[in-house]
Amino acid sequence: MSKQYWLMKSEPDAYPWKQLVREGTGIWDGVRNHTAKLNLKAMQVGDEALFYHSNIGKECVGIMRITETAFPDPTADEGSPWVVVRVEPVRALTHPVTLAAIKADPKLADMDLIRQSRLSVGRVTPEEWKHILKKSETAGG
DNA sequence: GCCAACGTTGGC
DNA sequence: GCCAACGTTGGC
Repeated sequence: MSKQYWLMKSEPDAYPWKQLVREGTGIWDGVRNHTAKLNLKAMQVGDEALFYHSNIGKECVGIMRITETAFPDPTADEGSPWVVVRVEPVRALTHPVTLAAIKADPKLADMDLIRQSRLSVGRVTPEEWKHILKKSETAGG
């Protein structure tokens, strides 16, 4: 399968981008939504994901790479369906891409992030991915 | 199986 | 702090 792209949300209070960079690797735990879980299970090693800061910041701040496919979430009860993937930071975006900038861009209006605002792990199409990365090269989107 | 009540997420 | 969206729970 060709490379897939994702967007994963974290509240910076709980788990900020800086922490992932500092630690060099991390597992994406705590997902308790079935749609998000299906997305985690669809991830392949080498897929890339945007790290999005929800609540505080409300912006995409960096790029991660999936390094290990889904396995049971160690923070969940045994026998539960919840899974995690392992990720590592690739690089920070040159400039963060804010939710406001994404909403204001017709090319990005159909993103999971916009259409289903509570979904913490969403798909990003290759077109959306390219477009967001391009926006991140210029301040203010 | 339906639906009201309730809890959580996350933007504003 | 409020509210919309959405998921879950429990009574019937």
